[in-house]
Amino acid sequence: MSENASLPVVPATADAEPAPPARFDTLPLDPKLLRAVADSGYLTMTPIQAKAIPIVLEGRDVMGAAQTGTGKTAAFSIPLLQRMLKHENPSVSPARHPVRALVLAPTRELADQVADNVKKYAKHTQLRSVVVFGGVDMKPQTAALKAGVEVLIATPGRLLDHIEAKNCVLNQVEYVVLDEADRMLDIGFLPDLQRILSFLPKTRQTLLFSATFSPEIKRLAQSYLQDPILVETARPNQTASTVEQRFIAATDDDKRAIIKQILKERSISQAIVFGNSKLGVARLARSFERDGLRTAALHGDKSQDERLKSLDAFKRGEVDLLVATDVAARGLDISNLPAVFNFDVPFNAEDYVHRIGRTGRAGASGLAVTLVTKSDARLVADIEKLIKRKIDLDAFELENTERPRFERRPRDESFERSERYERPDRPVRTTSPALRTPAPSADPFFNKPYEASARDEPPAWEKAKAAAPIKGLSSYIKPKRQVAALFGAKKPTAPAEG
DNA sequence: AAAAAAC
Repeated sequence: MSENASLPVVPATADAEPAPPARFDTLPLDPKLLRAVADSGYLTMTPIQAKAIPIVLEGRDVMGAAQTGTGKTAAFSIPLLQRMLKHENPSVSPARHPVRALVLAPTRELADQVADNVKKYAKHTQLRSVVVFGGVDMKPQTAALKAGVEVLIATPGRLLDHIEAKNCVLNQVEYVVLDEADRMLDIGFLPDLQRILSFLPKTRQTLLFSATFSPEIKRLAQSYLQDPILVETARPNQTASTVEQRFIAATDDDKRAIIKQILKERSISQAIVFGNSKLGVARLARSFERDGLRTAALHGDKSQDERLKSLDAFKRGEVDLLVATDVAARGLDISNLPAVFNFDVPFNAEDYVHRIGRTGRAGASGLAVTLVTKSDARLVADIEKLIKRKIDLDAFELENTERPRFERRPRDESFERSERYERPDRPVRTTSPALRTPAPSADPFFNKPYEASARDEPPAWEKAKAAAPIKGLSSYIKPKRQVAALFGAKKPTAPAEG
């Protein structure tokens, strides 16, 4: 609570609150925008839209937090366009091509997606938008910028390039949006971000949106906002309640077999598999491909062309699995994605929320499976603390089948892989110990009984929350102790790490 | 422990 002390807060509504959803056409929006919204098939607003849009229209700075997949992009782009329409045809000379609104996103694919949305809502207006990001030719971007553009959507690095090349002028920017704001404000992005903000007028409207805001980032963010309003819907740092979350105790050798078995057992047509490293993702993708699954990889060591191809192939359903790093964790809107697997537990608990938020979007159901090894205890505890939910580890019984000998699939030239990951084939184990059903062991980690029923009950902290505001998590969950119990006591024989 | 974002 303390981090919000100075912020006026629009109270979060409870999930069960039976307020009738408000329609977009009750908003004081220009008919051109209402028409575009209607064209998109939207009739009623999501909670974050209903709360944030009127406040953005008032011209206030906003910090907006809402679950993944609940329409944050529309929540800022529609009212922003409305504000800009007040002087749709600026009297400023087009030769000076002043950018009036700037939207920053942490990945190229997300910037592209946000730009698509902005274009969609602005299509009946005169307002022009363009997206700029790295990995592609600068020339077409430069040409578009020089022709004049009112809304600029960008990733930080390429935008700085354009600024230095004097391809755009940002000293007349009236509106700034940080999408995935907590990521944009983290240590990796902050220097570039500050640099960019230094080119902007101090007087402007600033909007920060994300599904996750840590207390530290909330505090930091306030130094970039003027007299802001915090707009939160219920359960910040949560994904949609329609996502079934499972945590499965695994060994590194079991992980691929577990994923394949779950895909089969639950007849999952498509899934994203997240890994923590580019190299690991590249290898994992090749492994699934060898097993006959149609697989595409998405990570930062691929060319932008390959990245685009992978994502498009996945969106079009031409591949079953998208194996990706956290480049795909945030914001990407893939409709009706049934499942997400965390092959590796993410290093940041926030990224867990974003990763599994790729499924269960817009009210759809989804499955999120996280494979947990012994060394992940700390990370799981972090996730437990963030999502304020008790995490139970499921034991998983692999089918006692021998790994089928697979045929090498012919190389698909349309998915040329980067050569740096080519490795000689490892010898195939015909009786992989990893594929045997684990024998009962004395290790409590693997003897956790399979409990399917209890997990979906509202956790105790949720009930307590209704009665009193949460002061600290410690009274509701004991992550460290609980995970310690799950993973067993530390081996007394283990040598101390230096 | 990593990834992302510029050339």
